[in-house]
Amino acid sequence: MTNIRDVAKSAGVSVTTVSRVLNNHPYVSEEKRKLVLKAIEEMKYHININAVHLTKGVTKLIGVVIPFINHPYFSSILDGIANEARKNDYKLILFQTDYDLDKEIEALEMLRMKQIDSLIICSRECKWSIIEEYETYGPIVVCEDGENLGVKSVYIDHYQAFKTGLDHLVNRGHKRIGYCIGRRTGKNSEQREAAYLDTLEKIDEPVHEDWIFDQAYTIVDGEKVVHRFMHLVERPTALLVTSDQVAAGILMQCSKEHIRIADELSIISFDNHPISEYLQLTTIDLPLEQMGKELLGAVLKPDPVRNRQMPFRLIERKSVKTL
Amino acid sequence: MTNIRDVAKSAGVSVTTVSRVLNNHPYVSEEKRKLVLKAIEEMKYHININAVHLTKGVTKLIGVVIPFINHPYFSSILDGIANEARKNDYKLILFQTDYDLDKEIEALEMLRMKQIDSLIICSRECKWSIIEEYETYGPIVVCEDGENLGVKSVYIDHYQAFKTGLDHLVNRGHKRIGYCIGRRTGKNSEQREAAYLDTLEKIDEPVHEDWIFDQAYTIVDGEKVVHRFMHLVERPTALLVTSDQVAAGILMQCSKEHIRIADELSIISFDNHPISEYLQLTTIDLPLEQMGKELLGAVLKPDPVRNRQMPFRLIERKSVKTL
DNA sequence: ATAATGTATGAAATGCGTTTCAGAGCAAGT
DNA sequence: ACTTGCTCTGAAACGCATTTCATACATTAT
Repeated sequence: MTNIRDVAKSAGVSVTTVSRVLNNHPYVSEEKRKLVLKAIEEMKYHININAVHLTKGVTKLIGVVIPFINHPYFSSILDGIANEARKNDYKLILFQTDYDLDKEIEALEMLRMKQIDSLIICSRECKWSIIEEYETYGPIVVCEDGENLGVKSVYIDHYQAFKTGLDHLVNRGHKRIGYCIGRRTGKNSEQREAAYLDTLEKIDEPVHEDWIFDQAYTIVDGEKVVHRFMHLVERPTALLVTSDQVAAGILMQCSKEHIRIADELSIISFDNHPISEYLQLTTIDLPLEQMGKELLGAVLKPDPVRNRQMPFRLIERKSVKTL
Repeated sequence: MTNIRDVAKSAGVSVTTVSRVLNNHPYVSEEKRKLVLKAIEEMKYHININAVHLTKGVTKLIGVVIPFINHPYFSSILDGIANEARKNDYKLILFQTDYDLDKEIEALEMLRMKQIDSLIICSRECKWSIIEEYETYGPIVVCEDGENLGVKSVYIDHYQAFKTGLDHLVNRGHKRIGYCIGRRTGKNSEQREAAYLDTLEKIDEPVHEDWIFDQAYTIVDGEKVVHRFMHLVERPTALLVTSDQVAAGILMQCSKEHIRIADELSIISFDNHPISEYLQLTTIDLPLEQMGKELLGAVLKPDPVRNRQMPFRLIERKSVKTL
């Protein structure tokens, strides 16, 4: 492999000058610039980026910790991150964790070893304290309320978003409300549960553990949910569903089982993916791509704003009946 | 930042010895190993991976060129790649191209600059000759019939897969057959079109340009397809649909429009995602995760097998009517 | 007893580009 | 005429770990 020194020799200049040409520094005469360019061309020289990384101490690589890519919620965020990364000439390195702690630590370690300049954690399994510890090695942004804990965050207030959905249902006369969620653990899930419990308490309704349907991630999970729903002795009149996909699955299965949406079961979903408009689902729009964009922005600029909250809004369509 | 030299000094050994400890080389006495480990611990030393990359000339990073992540076909492949990468201790760097040629070239350039050890191209826009040219810099595998052109490939024979679907329909008495596809261009699409044209010719049927529905990527695109279908003067009796998602969308829209699936419109989809089983779609199973796994394998091992063809199989369910 | 192996260790070279510093040449400012 | 201040250039240091080579000692084989 030819290197910068070979080029310098061949062009009859110093390596410094070649480096200047390579980096578009001013203070290179047109004459020498041409000589260098010619030598580069002739020798088919190509920079060894790893040497650049070593000397500069940065890689223009950003790590993204994500539990799975195969899920619209996360792939929307990832999409936002990726588009913004491209604009800023950064590349992404993917850590698909499946919520495996070791994988998360691995990502953090890469920050320490300087393989990545910064890290975006879309969903975490590890403790705040660990993340804080690693923050000395580079910017970290978490996609979750950081609570001024010292770690930057760009997040949706899932408590309020859930509350908004619940209040909407309550205002429409619903009291018997359940919800569907991916996992029960994790900060976002806890916030939603809190909103749920608080609302039930406010309207003086008892908690039905079996109205909380978990492990609902994909469109096909809608089937399970509806089956469980059908076997309930007491049924809720409304369901908050944390993803449009699952809601779509519920709609399909309800249609099979001749359960009329809205009439027999009201639904509010989350995300506002195109499918929710298509199905006329009342949904809570979450600006996921935008959040991805902000996540990347937060990691890039040394903005002192540590906690950036994203807005959400309820979009009324046709899946909620007024009782 | 403390470096290997600082550690060596502090431990009272040479940098070579520290390097040996770091890399678990034999020929280090237990006594010195302990000294080194202690110094590393005390000084909070962490290796600078970029220096390793520079000296070793490899990064354990594999590039993945993919048009979009937000699509089940590609995210399934990516999933397969990611899982296998993890097993082999490789990381992935993502090039979401949106079929933008420049982005593809950028990925190839990173191979040349040694930022990545090898490259997996899930769908390409650029010419074979360009890819071949870059192959001198590292292994490249393309997810498409390489036709012994010198570039490694792991692929599905989309001509045969499409043919299998078409033959199934023909055997069930269908003659008026259309299809749905993402884009019309690209090798895979051309192969499918060829299979389509060949089949029509064999059964002596004319080609209806308006029975070819393109720009069908997602579940919501099913709506457009069905609209176009309904406005046809002459309608096909069956549709081959290149993705389960689009097929699901078609089913939903047909249900709205009271078009009976199978009875009025037979459908064979592709991929065999869970949703197709749920909807009882006759589908052609494509081993996408497995293909991802093989793609990574192909890029890793210097196996001389250049073209690896993946099997597919038709799964009969309930979306095809026998005429 | 002597040659041949194996174990253990470190100095120095290597991979390669960037950056600092010093210096030369030349034009503008006083 | 003399100081400033650019523009341009290159030598050398720097970032950091790996690898080669040489050396020393301890075993084992002949």
